[in-house]
Order: sequence, then structure tokens, then C-alpha cells
Amino acid sequence: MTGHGSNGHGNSKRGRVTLRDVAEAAGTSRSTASRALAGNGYVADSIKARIQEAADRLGYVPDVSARTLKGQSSGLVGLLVSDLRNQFYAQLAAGVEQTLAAAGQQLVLVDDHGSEDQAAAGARAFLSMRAAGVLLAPVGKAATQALVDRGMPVVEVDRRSGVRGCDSVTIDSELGAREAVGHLLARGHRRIAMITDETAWDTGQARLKGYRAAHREAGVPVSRRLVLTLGLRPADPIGDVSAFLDQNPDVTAVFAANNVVGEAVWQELKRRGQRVPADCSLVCFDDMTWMRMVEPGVTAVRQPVYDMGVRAAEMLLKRATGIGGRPAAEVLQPELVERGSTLAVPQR
Amino acid sequence: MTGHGSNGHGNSKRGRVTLRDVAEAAGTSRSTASRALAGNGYVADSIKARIQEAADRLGYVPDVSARTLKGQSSGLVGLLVSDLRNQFYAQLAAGVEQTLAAAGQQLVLVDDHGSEDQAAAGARAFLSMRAAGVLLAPVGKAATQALVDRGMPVVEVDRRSGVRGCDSVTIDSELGAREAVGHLLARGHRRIAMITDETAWDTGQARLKGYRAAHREAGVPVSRRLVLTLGLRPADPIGDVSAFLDQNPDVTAVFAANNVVGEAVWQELKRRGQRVPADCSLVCFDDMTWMRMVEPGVTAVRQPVYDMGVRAAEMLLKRATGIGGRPAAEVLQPELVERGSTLAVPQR
DNA sequence: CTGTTAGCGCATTCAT
DNA sequence: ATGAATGCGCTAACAG
Repeated sequence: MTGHGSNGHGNSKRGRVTLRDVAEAAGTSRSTASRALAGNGYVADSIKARIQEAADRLGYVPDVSARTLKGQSSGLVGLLVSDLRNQFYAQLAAGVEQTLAAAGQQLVLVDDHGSEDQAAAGARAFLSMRAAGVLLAPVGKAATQALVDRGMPVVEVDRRSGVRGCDSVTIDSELGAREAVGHLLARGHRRIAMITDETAWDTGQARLKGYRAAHREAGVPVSRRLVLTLGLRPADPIGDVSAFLDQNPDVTAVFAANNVVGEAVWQELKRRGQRVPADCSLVCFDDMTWMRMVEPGVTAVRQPVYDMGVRAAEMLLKRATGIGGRPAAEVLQPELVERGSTLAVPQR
Repeated sequence: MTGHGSNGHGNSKRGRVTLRDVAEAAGTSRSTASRALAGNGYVADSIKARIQEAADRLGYVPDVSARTLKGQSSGLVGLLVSDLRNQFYAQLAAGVEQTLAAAGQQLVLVDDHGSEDQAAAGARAFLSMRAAGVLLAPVGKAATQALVDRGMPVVEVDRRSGVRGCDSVTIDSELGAREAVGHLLARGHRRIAMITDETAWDTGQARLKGYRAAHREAGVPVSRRLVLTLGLRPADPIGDVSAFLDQNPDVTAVFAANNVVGEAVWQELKRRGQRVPADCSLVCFDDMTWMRMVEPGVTAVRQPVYDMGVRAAEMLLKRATGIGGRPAAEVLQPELVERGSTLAVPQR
């Protein structure tokens, strides 16, 4: 039964049921109806019930625009990510959504595809809709700065732009990288390549730093030529990895600095018939589904991504509620998950 | 001049710059400023430039709430998915976001976790924010019905609730299943298990239908006991698969009806040391990253998920623009990607 | 071409 | 305990 469109109640001009309609139906004034429905102020129980009933019967839905305009929060929280197709950001978004939903807020998702311009456009949109706050993985300072300047509560996730006045939730990248590379060094590897997407932002830098720190601790010199930076949106990452491996045949292990890079490395290793870990060991930063599906499993630095989303959303909600205090910078701990992709260096 | 009651600069109150502030700064009326900025109506170029300059200088950001209240679209489009952590929905969301962003609309994402109640809550929120339209993978009729009844443009994706009055974009599940199972039958398999999450909605039903149709075409009888339904949020899917395989040792191939089920099947097969495809062949509906990373690759029915998101968003945008016409039901074609997980049935 | 007027739907004073 | 009045920021009529 599809109902055929026209429900001809006292419903005024255009199908949209407003507070006025409810009030009229209940025989009260709009203000009383407002109070009854919002639960503010005093309203006699009998009247309240009548209003509630009328609202239900008419299918009244409050109008956020009007409420927002009046000065309330829009109930919208912005999330700006760099690539929704990347499982990392999808997990992050899932954690954020879950937390927001529980607090009755809605998630507005924008993908900037790594572009500062698109991030700026997203920031403007969030401002424009009077978002209660914004969560973002920064791609430069501009967006964060613009938001903070206008008093918008901001929590940066995964990366930090360096802009002051916003909270952040990140994962200890340096520690994760140090453990991953230390794991390799402890197994005798001495020619460990680091393949990464970027070393321009703090996250990439920290991973590089961890890579170096691990070497330093082990008393092994690092060679600049063993670090390959693919770029943020490489045209042919597998080809780049291939060329790199051709030029560095002495490499016995690879540290892939994120899941996307890891994917390219794994595929190239397979393509050239290299066995993992017999011919080459592999550790990835950021544990993804496929790493536990393949044989052998890929040793990985697990990041609590979903939790990061949850924590970030919690911080934002708190901040949006008006609780001041100094900007907080929460750092979550990664965890090395050992699987089969790392073995002692082959004796040849 | 009129305004000497002002206490100085217009925006001093609360940091928020309004059209009034811009107009004052440019020495024009608010309506002129509005027209200049929105590009509607006639405004002298010199004035327009002055207004534009003032807006930029003050950092004016239009207020969507006010604009929406006035009767415009909110510029928000809702998307309701069942599980954002599932890569399938993440890809879908990515396609939607991309298309929306290009049209200057924002994506509001709600995850109903398969619950009708949460879907209903999401629907209410979309109504409340005067979304320009809503895209959803239905979990029942209620949400779609509520939206359609109120004249909200709706496009259903991946599944169809059967509610009339909305568009839909789906993938031909029956065809995909028929091809997948036909592929197995052609290789001599006669005991093919179908493991699925649900057979209650049209998508699951269509896949079951395709499974049966393939058997019928091959003249092979189907046995009810070979179909295992895990449920939408199974407590222990791997355990269930394990028990099933114990009870049906004659199975030589498995057709997993979606990527989540496929994951469980793959893991259980590995756990019990079964070789794929030597001991058991596997085909999955819905091609995911891990299926091309594992060795051998998993033969899969590739769904154009991202494109489905794009198409659905396009349809919605068109509909929201007020273009009427009969509800459209677009069906996208899946594609069987043959990899190494399917072999001729072992002769034993 | 530009300014004046009005009102979108709601929550909030302030009076009763 | 309830109703009347006000204004949030913007745009669409309508004058000029």
C-alpha cells in the first residue's frame, strides 16, 4: 500500500508540517507547543500529551534550519579526510560516525583528495552550515587556521598541522616505525628499505625518524638511497617500487610506511616471483584486512584507527559543549603484530 | 545618515560576519549585497566589486540555515548505509561524495548498522535538516516510505525495499550469482555450497535465485542443505562455516555471497589447512582488495560499487533539481573476474 | 539598477 | 502555566 500522496489533514500550504500546525491542531499557542516538544519550561501534563499526540499524528519534524538560525547548534559535525577509498579513512569515519550518532549529532563527510583547495572549500562549507565542530586530517595549515580563527572547535586527527588552538588525536608514528624497523634489525637485516608516500607532513616525518632511530639504536648506518618516497598520488607506484628494487638488489627487507604503499610492495614482490619472507621480509605500517588474509600474514603496525575516530569525536563533542581548557594532544599507541612476513635475513 | 546608534563596527558582537556587516562596510543595502554575492539580479559592476571586496576582507561566510529557512535547499544530501566499516559501503560513499562535491552539495553520512530503528532515526534527521535528497541501502520499508511520503527525493542503492515512488540503482545480483556458480559447474563441481549473510532482502534472494538458476541450466539438482545463511551480524561466522563444512565434507566448491562471508570462508579454509583450489574452490560475490592480494587470487564477481555511488548521486541530483518523470530503476552489470581460486573438481 | 518590506520556523523573552 | 511579541540571517517581492 503506497498511499496515494495526498493526506488531506489541516496541514497548510505545502506539505511541510510546522510547529504552527501542531499548535493549531492541539489548540495551543506555538510557544507552548515549542516548550512541550523541546521539554523546556513549564507545560501542564495534559496539554503536553495533547501536543505530543498532535505532533505524532501530523508527523511533525522540527526544522533544524530554524533552530540553528535561532542560535542553537546545527547538530552537524564536519569530517575532512584525504581519501575515503582508503580503508584507513573509512575506519576513521566509522568511529566518528558511531560516536556522533550516540550523541545525536550528524556527520558531514568531505573528501579533499589531498588537495588544499578542496580542504579549504570543505572548511568553508562547515563554517557555512554552522557545524558544531570539525575533525580533520590536515593537508596544510590553511583549513585548520581558517576554522580556528573563527572560533570553530577543531580536532586534528592522524596528522597535525601545527596550528595552535586546536586539539589533536594522533598515533605515535615514530614509535611504531621504530618498533617495526627494530624488529627487522633484530632479525639480522642490515639493508632495510623504507618506502613511503610522503615525508612532508608530521606523520611521514615521524615514521622516517623512527626508521632512523631504530638504526641508530642498533648501531647500523642508514643509507639515503634506501628511502623511497612515492608521493601522495603516484601514477605508477608498482612501477616505482619495481625500479627501486632493481637498483637496490641488496635489500633484504622492506618497511612500508602505510597500507597503500604496502599493497604496491606486496604486489610487486609477487609479480617478480620473490618469496616473502624467504627472499625479502616485509613490515607494513597500518594493519589492513588483506595483511591477515595473505599467506604468510604480513607483520604490521596496527593502528587503533576506529578508536582514534571515537576519541577525536569525543574530544570534539566535549569542546563543542563549551568546555574550555588548554588544547589537548592525545597520542594513541600502535602495536606491532607479528605474522609470517618477517624472518631472519637469509644467509647467502 | 541613519546609523549613528551603532556601537562601532558591525561585527563586534559575536565574531560572526553577516550580510548586514558586509552591506554596511560596502555602503549598500543588504539586498544589494545579497544579489551581488549570489550573482542574482542586477548589480552595477562597480558596486558589485566593492561588495565582493568587503566580503572577502571581512571573511564573510553565508549562513546556510538562514538561506535554507528562506526556502532554498540546504545543500545537504543524506546517505544511509548499513556498515561503514565494510569496504563495500565505504566505496559507495566515496562515489557519492565525489559526485556531490562536484555539484557543490555536502554528504551527510549515517550508519544504521542494519537496524530499522536507526534507519528511521536517520530518515528523521534528513527530513529535519531539509536534505535535498536521500540515498539509502534499505533495511526495511519504513525509512524509505517515511521519506517518500513527505516528498523527499529518494534513490535506493544496492537493495530495493519495494516502496514505490523512489529511484534505484542496483547491481544485477542474480546474473552475478548465476555466472559465478555457472563457472563452478562448468568446471565439473556438483556439490557447491552457497554461504550467504541473508536471503531476506531482494539482493540476497536474487543471489540465491542465481545459484539455483545456474544449477537448473546445468541440469544439476540443488540441495537445500548446501545453502548456509549466517545472518546479518553473526556472532561467530568462522565457527558457523566450520560446523557447516564438517557436516558437508562432500562440498568441492563454495560460492560466498558477499565479501564479508568470503572473508570468513577463506580464513576457515586456511585454518583447517585446506588448499584452495586443490581441496576446495572458491568464488566470492563482491571483489575486494584482499582477493587479489592472496595467493591464489580469489575468483570474484566484481561490482562497480564506486560507480553505483556516482550514478545514484547523479540520479538524486537530477531528481532534486525538480525534474520529474517516472521512477527510474537502473541496473548495473557485474563482471566475473577469474583468478586462481577455481579449478576443475579434483578427481578422487 | 537599488532600497524597503516581509517572512521562512523556531526559541525565547516578557507579560499575563 | 500559557500566550504575544521578537529576531536569528537571508532572499524574494515590490517599489522607486
